[in-house]
Amino acid sequence: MAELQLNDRRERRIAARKAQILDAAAQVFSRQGYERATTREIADMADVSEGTLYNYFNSKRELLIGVAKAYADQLAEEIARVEAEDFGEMLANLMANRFRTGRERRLFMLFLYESRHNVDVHQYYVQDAMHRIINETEKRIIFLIEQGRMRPIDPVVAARTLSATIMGFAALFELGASVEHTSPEKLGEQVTDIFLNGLRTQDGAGARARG
Amino acid sequence: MAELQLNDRRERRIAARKAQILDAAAQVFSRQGYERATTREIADMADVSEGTLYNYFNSKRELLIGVAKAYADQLAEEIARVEAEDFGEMLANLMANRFRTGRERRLFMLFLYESRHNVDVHQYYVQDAMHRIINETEKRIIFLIEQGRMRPIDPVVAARTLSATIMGFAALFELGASVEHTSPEKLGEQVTDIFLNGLRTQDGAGARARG
Amino acid sequence: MAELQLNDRRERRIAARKAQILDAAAQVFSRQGYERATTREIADMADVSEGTLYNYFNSKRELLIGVAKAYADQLAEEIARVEAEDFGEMLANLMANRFRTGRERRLFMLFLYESRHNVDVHQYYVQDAMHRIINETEKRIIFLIEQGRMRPIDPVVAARTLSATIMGFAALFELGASVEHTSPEKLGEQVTDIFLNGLRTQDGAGARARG
Amino acid sequence: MAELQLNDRRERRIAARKAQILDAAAQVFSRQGYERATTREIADMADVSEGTLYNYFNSKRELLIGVAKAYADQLAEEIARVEAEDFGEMLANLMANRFRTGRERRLFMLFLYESRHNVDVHQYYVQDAMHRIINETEKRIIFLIEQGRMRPIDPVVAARTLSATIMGFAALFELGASVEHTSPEKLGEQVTDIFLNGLRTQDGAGARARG
DNA sequence: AATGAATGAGACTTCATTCAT
DNA sequence: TATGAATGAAGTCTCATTCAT
Repeated sequence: MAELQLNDRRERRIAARKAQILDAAAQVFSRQGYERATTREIADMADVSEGTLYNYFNSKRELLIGVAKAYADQLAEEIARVEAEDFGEMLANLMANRFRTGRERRLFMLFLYESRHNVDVHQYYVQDAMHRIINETEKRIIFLIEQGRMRPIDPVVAARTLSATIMGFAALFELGASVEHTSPEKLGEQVTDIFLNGLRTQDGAGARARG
Repeated sequence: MAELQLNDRRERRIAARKAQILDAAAQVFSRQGYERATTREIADMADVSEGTLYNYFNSKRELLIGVAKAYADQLAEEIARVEAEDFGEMLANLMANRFRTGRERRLFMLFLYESRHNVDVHQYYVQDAMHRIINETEKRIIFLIEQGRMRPIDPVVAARTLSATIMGFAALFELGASVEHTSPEKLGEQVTDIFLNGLRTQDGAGARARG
Repeated sequence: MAELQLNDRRERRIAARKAQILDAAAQVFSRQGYERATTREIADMADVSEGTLYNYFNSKRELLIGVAKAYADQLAEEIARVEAEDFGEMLANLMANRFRTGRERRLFMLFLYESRHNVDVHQYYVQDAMHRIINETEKRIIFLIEQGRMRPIDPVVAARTLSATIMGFAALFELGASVEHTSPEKLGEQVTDIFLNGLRTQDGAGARARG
Repeated sequence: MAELQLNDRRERRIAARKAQILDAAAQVFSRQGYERATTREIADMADVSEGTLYNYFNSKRELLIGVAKAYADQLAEEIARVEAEDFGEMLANLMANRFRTGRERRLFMLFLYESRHNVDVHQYYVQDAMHRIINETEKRIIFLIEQGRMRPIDPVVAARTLSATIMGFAALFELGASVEHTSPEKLGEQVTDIFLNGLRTQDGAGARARG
């Protein structure tokens, strides 16, 4: 009994320490990038020694993977919560929720970049997280199409187009290349408008793509 | 006379060598990223010694800037050539021309990432190249609106939405997360369709965004 | 308590290691000169790895500055100890104490040379150490003049002449260009004799400088 | 005939080019020191290419030796010219003539330093030049002693003491540690005074070294 | 004879990782 | 379990020297 409790406490302490280190790593990685970040910086930020880092993770690389995994998990949770009866709301949710803070955008870009250099990051970030979002979006689009509230456009393409746009905006924001004269909310509405009036069922019969 | 020819030849040789080195650098950087790339790899790829690298560029960093500059210049040329009487054509051009090859997409992602860490890359890539594309797109959208062939949507927003989408698709492609069951041409058409039927003037009066 | 002891021991270990490295650096620098010395040699001489060097000093340059600082400190201590009631003793002290060993003479020449190339060395060596010696000498000469035991010669000039002679002898020794047929003690006496019979009050009224 | 003239012209051209390069080398070496000087700098200063340097000298090291040789030769000439009937004049000549310009002082310090690292420089500078000066001084002191115008002090010691002082002053000047409130002429007189009233025969019988 | 681009050895420095305390 | 000093591999960059033109 007492032993179980002890083990429990110990495990919780270990988990807490791991989280503390991962949080520090996420901060440093997102700011500096993986290669430029040093284990010394991460240790300082986590307020532990470099040696301790290696008691919880086998290598700097595993730290990155840990951050990616945590990010993917968090994403999964959020996606599960997204309500999307309404398309506009779904898009707004995706845009707003995803890249609200600079840190989130920077992490996004970090993984985008590191995916190409680290197969584990690719696994957790691209396969698990990104595809999950895309597939979820796809399902909702299929639902809306079935409901007759959206034109019968290929849902695979539609979902990817939406995702691409959201990702692109994250990058534009991060590079300081976005729209400054509009509020994020207004921007969300406008983008939704652009998409909607092409994605949903058209009344106007003549509304065909011809430019 | 003979001297002039000599100087001419010399200058051409220097320019050629510089281009040869930049090309090697672009390849290595695009594959490995800036930090992971080594000057030895670049030298090997360029088939010169490491010392020679430094006869033409003062540092590894300047090599990256050189690649960014060349990329931005090439982009500027291509943009100038884009014909865009027709919106669909313009979008197809932007999508197809930009990220045709893997190398181009990788360079794009390299600069996207390095912009955050190198003020010169940000200058050449984000300020010069990216903003140039966005502004050009904006002008064309304004033109189409004036012609009555497009809904009067804020051109700033519209241009950025298009750019974000294109950038996002580049990333999706590069991560192997795109649509495999569709040909690039078909994909281009579909994306154009999605955008068009929201950006152009709507006949159907009732077609408002409500989800 | 135990912690304090631990910190104490740690600090002493660090100080010892630093001293060990500085000593090695002093040896290598004094033998090879700053530019010719390599960090590898210094590390080998200190019996540590090159990396360890950089745990204690930020650069090769700071290693040199460290040596200069230590040298200046040591000099200051010695100067404070020089007894100079008697002029002959003072001169003998200055000559003998300063450049007794080859290593000290070589360090002296190293700093003499490096002062022109390194502003910090100039600071520590010329400003702190050398000027301190000269000023101290000046004070003692003034004292002897006041006591009527020395001719009223400009103490600024006299102190610098003495210093110049001592420095010059150090160089002559180091270059193997000095007097081999005389013992150091005998030499000291003779030089003192030369100086004395010009610096102290002259009884012989006719003894004026004319050659 | 014509051929001889041609050879003559050719040889003179070569000598001139060599001198031009040596002069540049002297400037750069005296400013930067041997190790810090680059062949590129020397070539630029001499207004020739780096390749040309190697047509006239086999290595950077030989450039230094060449400069040392030229310096020693120049010194020999000057020494031959020094008139020294009068001791004061001799000393003044030695002090003033030798280290008039900053460049000469810097060269002096360069050779002082490099003698320890380069056996050829040691040969030309220490053996040839410095010992020549010292020996010449010795001879003149012997002469003055024989004339009864100087006390019978060991001429070996006396000559070295004078040389040491002069060298020391050169260093003090170069380090900006000398006397600013006195003109060079006045300084020379004062130093002469100090030396004289110890080196020449003393009338005052009681004037013995006792401190 | 002059040029200067090319070379590559070797220097300084960084930093992930280890391990004795 | 935590620490942080020690390590050494590896990276960037410099520069004396060579050699084809």
